[in-house]
Amino acid sequence: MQRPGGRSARVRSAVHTAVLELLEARSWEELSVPLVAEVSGVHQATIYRRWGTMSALLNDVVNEWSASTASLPRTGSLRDDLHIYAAAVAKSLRDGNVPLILRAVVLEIHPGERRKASPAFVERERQLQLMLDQSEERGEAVPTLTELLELVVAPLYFYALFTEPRTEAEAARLVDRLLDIVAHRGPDATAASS
Amino acid sequence: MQRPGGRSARVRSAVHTAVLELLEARSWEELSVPLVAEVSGVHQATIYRRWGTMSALLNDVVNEWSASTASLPRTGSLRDDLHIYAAAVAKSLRDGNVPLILRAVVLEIHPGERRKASPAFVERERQLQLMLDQSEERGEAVPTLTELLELVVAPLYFYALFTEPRTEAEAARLVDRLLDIVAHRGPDATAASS
DNA sequence: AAATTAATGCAAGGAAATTCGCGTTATGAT
DNA sequence: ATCATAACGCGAATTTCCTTGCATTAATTT
Repeated sequence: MQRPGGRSARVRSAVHTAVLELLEARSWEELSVPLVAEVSGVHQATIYRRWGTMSALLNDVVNEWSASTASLPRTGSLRDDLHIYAAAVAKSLRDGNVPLILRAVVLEIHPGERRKASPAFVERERQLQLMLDQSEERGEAVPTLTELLELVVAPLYFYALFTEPRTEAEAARLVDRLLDIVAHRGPDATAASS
Repeated sequence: MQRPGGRSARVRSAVHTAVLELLEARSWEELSVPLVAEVSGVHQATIYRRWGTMSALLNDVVNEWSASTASLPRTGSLRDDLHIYAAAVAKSLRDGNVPLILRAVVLEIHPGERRKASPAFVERERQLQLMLDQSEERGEAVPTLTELLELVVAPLYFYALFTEPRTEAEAARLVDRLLDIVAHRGPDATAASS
């Protein structure tokens, strides 16, 4: 795109909005370029020329969405930060984003290729690592990024995908267990009492 | 299907085989009923009549596949049982099944509807619960099914979906951590520490 | 503000997917 | 063995999806 301004931006926005709308309203099997064209008011040919396929369009939408996620909290207490973060994850998984994420992941899977983590995911991990590092500098007992992902994020995604999205309260429970484990392990850990 | 025998069974088998073949060989965007028809040697119209849509067909394939998973181990030691189970999960997630599962899950997600766990999943949970119950009768310190799912299964799926499938060794690590947590909590009591 | 040319809209044409009617096969019942 | 009919194969009709060439609009440059 050599002319990103004005009209092109409007078209892009209209199409993205239409896709998000349709993802919430209809089943994914009905999702098609002609439908998006109709809902967005943008001509089919334009969509085909700019995105090529529905897959590419979905990926574009997902990237836009995940880039716009709010930045992580900095309350000064790791426990609070994690509670806020976990609650945010749980909430987002309840709000129609799961199908989006899933589809993007599915679309990324090509037979021979080795899968790579999405850019948005890498960035999110970087932010989390930063949160942990800052906490450690404050002298708190800190879990590793791996532990955070395995004990908090993974269960939330797992539930959202295979059973039912969890509430913020459940997310809080996961965080508390993580911190319990960390506390048990640390011999002289400075307990993070608020 | 009022006549499941003979020819119908052969058709079903041929179609399933073709789908699995195509899932491994081509990207999912190329997957289509006409293609499956060509590869399987079964006529398009037959596939459309029996399954209706590609989604339904994929679901059928997944159900067949997950019903055929091996039963759980019974070594007499919970730790060994869990190690074997976790290794089996890790292995299956590395062998081209992930795309299958993913697709089926995605296809199951319809906007308004409340999602329900797949029959295969429910059955698997029942078996796991049984494993835990038997272990408890032997007087071992036992995690809950929820803990098992959250601390072992969820991370394995999470990694497989969003980054890279884990090795059996990693799976073993998850199991060990789970048992560590259980041991720390107390050997015999089913105390619920919130 | 005039010129240049991306980017879009439009409409037609081709390709693929899906459905339908009908004849044929072979399963399960008598 | 015979019968009734479920399930399939076949080809055509229909619908939907995708592409292409050309005209039009408007973003960017000078």
